Amino acid sequence: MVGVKKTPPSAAVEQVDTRYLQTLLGYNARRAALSIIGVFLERLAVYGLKPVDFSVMSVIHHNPGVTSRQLCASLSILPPNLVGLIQSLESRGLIERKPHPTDGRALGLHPTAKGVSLMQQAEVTASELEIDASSKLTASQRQTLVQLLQKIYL
Amino acid sequence: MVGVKKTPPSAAVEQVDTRYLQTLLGYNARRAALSIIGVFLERLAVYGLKPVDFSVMSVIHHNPGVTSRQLCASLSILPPNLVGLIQSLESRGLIERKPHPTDGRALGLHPTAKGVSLMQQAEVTASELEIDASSKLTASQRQTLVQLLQKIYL
DNA sequence: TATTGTTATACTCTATAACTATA
DNA sequence: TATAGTTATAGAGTATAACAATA
Repeated sequence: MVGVKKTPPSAAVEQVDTRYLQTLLGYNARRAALSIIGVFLERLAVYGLKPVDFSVMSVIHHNPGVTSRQLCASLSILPPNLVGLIQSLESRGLIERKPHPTDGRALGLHPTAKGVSLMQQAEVTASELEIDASSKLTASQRQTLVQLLQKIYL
Repeated sequence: MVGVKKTPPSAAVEQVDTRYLQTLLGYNARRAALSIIGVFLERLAVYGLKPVDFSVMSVIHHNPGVTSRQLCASLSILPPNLVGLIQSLESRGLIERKPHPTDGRALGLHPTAKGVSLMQQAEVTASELEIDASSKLTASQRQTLVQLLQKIYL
């Protein structure tokens, strides 16, 4: 067995080997998401928006009159957890709730002028930040990545 | 303005438009990660392993003698949050803590025979599950996806 | 003086049950 | 009977400060 290093029972680990985990899609997707979200938190703090707030505001921005139910379904948020978010956005004057035209139980969520203005800026910032957070990727690779990710969850 | 539908102020939203969010890498990465993790939770429940437990056990499995500090650094876990995980795995007889060969402050984490056996099976299950959770992707696309994701966080 | 592992603790996120008003 | 919005609450995940033992 010439040339074979015998590892003592309690040898110290010099460099941690994470090669197996790195073969897993879930692991890589989670790490990449957390990496981007970290940059997102920094850059969107000026707007007072965390990722969830941003997602909610973005859907309302592009779908004025959307209901809480629809929001929950499209963003996978549980109804009880949306209540506080909506109340917060409303008290900040970014959205307002109006009676639903056909369903008396529901309320339509509408962005205010202030909300629209904020989101126009926030969405530009978000799109820019994503490029910075994935600066090792070409535009083409970024597009490929988005398409492949959507094949998983859509 | 013939042919132009005027939308009433409070019209109901029929289908929620999430096309803007779908252009964002962070949004897609998070949704895809959560989708895979959902399948992970189901399939690895038989081993009593959640994603974090699995990651920790996998690193210990492939790096016998690794310290808590090294684990925290490689998996982005904060030291106080690792303590409970380690204690749980130890009390289940999956790992054991031995004195570190050179650093008296540290403890080396080692998988037991039971832990090795469990992880050999769990890693096979995890690798299989990932393919099922991304069944719309070819093997080649899956490989591309992993490579692109790693360019973001590594 | 710095680091490892740890405790205590707070904050956030996510999940479940149950209620009301309306469909 | 089912659904929209809500309340209360429990559980899981993540965060900071501070301490004892060792480097």
